[in-house]
Amino acid sequence: MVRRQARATSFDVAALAGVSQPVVSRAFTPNSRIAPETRERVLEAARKLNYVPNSIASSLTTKRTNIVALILGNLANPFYVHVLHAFSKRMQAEGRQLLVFTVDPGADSDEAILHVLKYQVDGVILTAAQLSTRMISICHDRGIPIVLFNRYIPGSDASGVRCDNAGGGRLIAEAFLAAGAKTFAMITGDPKGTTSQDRARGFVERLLEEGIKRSDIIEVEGQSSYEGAASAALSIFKDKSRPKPDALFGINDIMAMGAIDALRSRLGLSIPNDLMVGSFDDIPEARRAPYQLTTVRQPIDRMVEETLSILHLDEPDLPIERGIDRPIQGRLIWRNTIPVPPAYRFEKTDESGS
Amino acid sequence: MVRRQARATSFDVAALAGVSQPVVSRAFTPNSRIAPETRERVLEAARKLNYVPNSIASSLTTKRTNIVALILGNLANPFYVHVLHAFSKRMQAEGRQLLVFTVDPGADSDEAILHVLKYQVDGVILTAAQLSTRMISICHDRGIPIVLFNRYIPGSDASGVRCDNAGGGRLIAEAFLAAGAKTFAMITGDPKGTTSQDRARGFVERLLEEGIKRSDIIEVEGQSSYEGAASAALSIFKDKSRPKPDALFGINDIMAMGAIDALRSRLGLSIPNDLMVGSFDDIPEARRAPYQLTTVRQPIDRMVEETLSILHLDEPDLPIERGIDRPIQGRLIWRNTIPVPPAYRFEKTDESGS
DNA sequence: GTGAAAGCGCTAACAT
DNA sequence: ATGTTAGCGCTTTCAC
Repeated sequence: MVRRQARATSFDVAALAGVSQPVVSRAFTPNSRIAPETRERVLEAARKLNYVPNSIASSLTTKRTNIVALILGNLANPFYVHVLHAFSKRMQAEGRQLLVFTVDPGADSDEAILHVLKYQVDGVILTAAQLSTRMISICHDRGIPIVLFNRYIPGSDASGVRCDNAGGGRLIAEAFLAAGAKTFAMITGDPKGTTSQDRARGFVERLLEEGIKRSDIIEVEGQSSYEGAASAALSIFKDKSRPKPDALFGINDIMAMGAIDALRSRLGLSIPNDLMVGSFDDIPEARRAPYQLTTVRQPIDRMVEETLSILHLDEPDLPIERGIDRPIQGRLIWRNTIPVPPAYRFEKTDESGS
Repeated sequence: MVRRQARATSFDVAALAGVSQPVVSRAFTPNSRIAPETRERVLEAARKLNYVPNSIASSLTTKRTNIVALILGNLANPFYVHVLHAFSKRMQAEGRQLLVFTVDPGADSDEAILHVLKYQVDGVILTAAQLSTRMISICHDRGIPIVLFNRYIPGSDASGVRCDNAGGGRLIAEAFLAAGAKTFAMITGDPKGTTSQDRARGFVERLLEEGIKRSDIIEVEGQSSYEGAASAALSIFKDKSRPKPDALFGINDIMAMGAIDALRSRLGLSIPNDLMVGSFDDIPEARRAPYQLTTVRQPIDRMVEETLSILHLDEPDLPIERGIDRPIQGRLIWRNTIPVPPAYRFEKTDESGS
């Protein structure tokens, strides 16, 4: 019994059904001109032969593969797992497939894109780090739309969908201030990434407005990871030269979790009594009992919708939408890592909506 | 500026390089008969035109797409995220791509397979739940190898790679016994899945050997999720009709984490003083400070290798390997959720190897 | 509503 | 080493 057995083709089905081959094609194409009874006969023959249309072959003429590339950077951050899941469900529902690439965090995606192009994907969604503007032009020139998810390249032709990161950073600062924090620290992620920069910028801006000096806001890099944030947090509290902060902004949830775990287990700190913590993303893990993070929720579903609307996969003939930067408002979810000031008390309804 | 711009084809490149079209094909095919200087000239022309070979078109003749389908069930369990990552890296390294499908946990994968077949994938890796044997034959008949990852269908034609789950269950039982546990409970996952069944079976078997009565081992379903395990754990400890267990086996790490978080936060239990906990998988989260799980490590890398060797994507002409069940030994990782008995003390070297 | 013919972009066989 | 020819399985005109 040897592999590479003959697969039934539309010709086989046509022969069995007693029709010409194009009729088989029509039988599998919705809204095509074919008599209902003919279609039924063809489908019956197809069933008998276990015939499955070859979409590789049809792509050759239609110039559509119904494949969308998703380039992922940091799977160690559950946020991107949820992004993957959201896109996957959405794509499958519309009969498209996801070709998934993983790129090492920090590495550039140019090579991934090159591989993607070979497969004539209908669109590219990129969540990973660096991408040269040359690659963006190459995609655009070939008619392949590309959307950056949760990042943007200022002044470039690439379109992007993201959370309003600066605004979210302000929300956390606001919450800290309302809870009476006086001294601040933040653990940032990829220093080259706009996402981390923007969140930090919004956070700092709001504090500066309150008259807090920039030099009094401690800033340590946490390499966008649980482990990186854990050691960053310890370094902040072990630094004898500076006063201890009473509020810590973790640039994302997974880093806040790393910081909290380290500070509790190594230094015995209690959250929020010894230190309040705010973060960003609202991944499902954020609501688990040990964390109960007060965080800014990224509205993934809406971001996915926006991404798809920019890609407009259903209207391939429309021009590619270039240079769009679509920031979407995040929402502060009050949980337990920042004491809720009396004025906000009524807002602490956290597990609803998105 | 209109989309669907002409992409350069091998004819365009041929014309620019002053050669015939097949020569372009050869220039992009390693080990093909072409003069080095001709190849260079062609590649130069290709570069000028941003030419990228169309693998969709080449698949039509070669009958190889270099696409492998990965069907994922439960992305909420980080174990499968790591599986995805491992396969993705491995596939990319050999120039193959992953077409990812997500299937709701519990749902069957037949429809996913049908979609997969349209794309003429070179192989299928399935981590999700149910799959009819009919689908397996359809794949096999078309020459598409399929491997079940971390599951198997007894007596079927499908091949599978998995951890030695029963053996792992025994390891946990053994550890509990060595630590002096007397009363036991387990939180199981999908009751229809062999993985959960086997782990539980091995666990119970070992306890029975010690003369413990089956009816004295509490068993509650935890729906394979963090949340499900959390409520399962609470139900065990709220049941006044039975004695409290002093050892709890979580069928996987994520469920053990859910159980631990619930028991600590809701009932104030201390691990391992009030209750020892053992589990399975050794996901990276298992070593985090709040958990420090004693667990059975699944050797993902070896399992991935075995999967690929069964698929033998490089030798498509070999017959498909059917009905293989390849169990791979797991290894007990001692951390802090089971007190280490003196005799084992030296073994507590956990963060090495796989 | 159906069939005949051409062609998508490439690789494989053969001829030179 | 290179060119010529055919054909992978489908969709798309265009006749009928």
